[in-house]
Amino acid sequence: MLIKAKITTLKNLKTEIDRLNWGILQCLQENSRESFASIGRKVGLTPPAVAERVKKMEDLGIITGYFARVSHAMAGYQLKAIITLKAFMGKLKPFLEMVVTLDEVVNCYRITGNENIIMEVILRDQFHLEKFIDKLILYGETRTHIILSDVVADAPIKKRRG
Amino acid sequence: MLIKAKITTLKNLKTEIDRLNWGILQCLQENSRESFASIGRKVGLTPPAVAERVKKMEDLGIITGYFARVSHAMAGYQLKAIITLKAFMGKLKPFLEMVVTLDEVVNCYRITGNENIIMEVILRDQFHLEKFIDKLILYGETRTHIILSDVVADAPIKKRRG
DNA sequence: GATGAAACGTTGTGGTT
DNA sequence: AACCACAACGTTTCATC
Repeated sequence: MLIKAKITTLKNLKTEIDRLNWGILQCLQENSRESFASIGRKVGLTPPAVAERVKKMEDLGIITGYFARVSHAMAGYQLKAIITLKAFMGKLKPFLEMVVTLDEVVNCYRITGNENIIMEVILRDQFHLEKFIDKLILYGETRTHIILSDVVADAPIKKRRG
Repeated sequence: MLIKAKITTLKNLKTEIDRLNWGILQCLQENSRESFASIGRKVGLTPPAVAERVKKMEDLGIITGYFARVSHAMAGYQLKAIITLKAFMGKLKPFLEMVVTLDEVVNCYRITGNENIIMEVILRDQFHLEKFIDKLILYGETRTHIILSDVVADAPIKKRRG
């Protein structure tokens, strides 16, 4: 039964999320502090059933964490910026080790294209930005874009169509 | 006492976050489902005191929400990309209205510089990416960078150094 | 998955500094 | 104004089916 085994494996890899789990995910993406009892009432399950499904989704890596979002501005960071970096020869690896230590970096990705790195950073003011860029220019050529406003911010993931 | 009034106003605007609240924020940024009782044990407060402080931080807009993070790949989106858009004349406003309806867009910012918009998007595969870009080119000139890996992902905000 | 009971957490009142 | 103590209520977590 090689074919059947293969199908099972593919199913496991794809980890299909059923209708009820999408309901649970929708709730938790909107408010991760909602109780399992309250979610259960919405999706039509008892609290232990919700708890079990959530635990399974955590174990499978579907749910990767629960976090509170803190206002940057309220925490004293009035400026947000996108900075790209084109690393100098031999400087990408040292940069990758250094960047994880920087409090200002909220997100950092390796990307394809002319630049190697794109970062989302939070800063107190323009003086802070200037000092921050001074650190980066040891590793590569930077380009800075100030964020003027958020159009979409951490939108929840929806069931893919198809 | 105009001066004193002004100082009070500035203090309110800055909404200073004390040591205990930073402790609470650190907990909730790591695991927003942690109970107030458990947080209280860590920071040295009773559950009602934690609840009261959290409520106040929500009301002040310091805490802006609680969210579960869902794995893009596990939800069927195998590709992540950064796309910038340089809007055609008169096409920025229509774009801003349209972009909030797109399921693929996780984050979208208005930025300074040659491009007007930068987006973080999730996609099923390269065919999905192709179809997605086709929608954008009605509004402006795009540049696409595939995300190869996450170096820093949604890092918690830390107390700014005075 | 459901049920029911025990452990745990949350929330409101009242009292202290 | 911020916190604690206590009690009522809701939630989670087991066992069992």
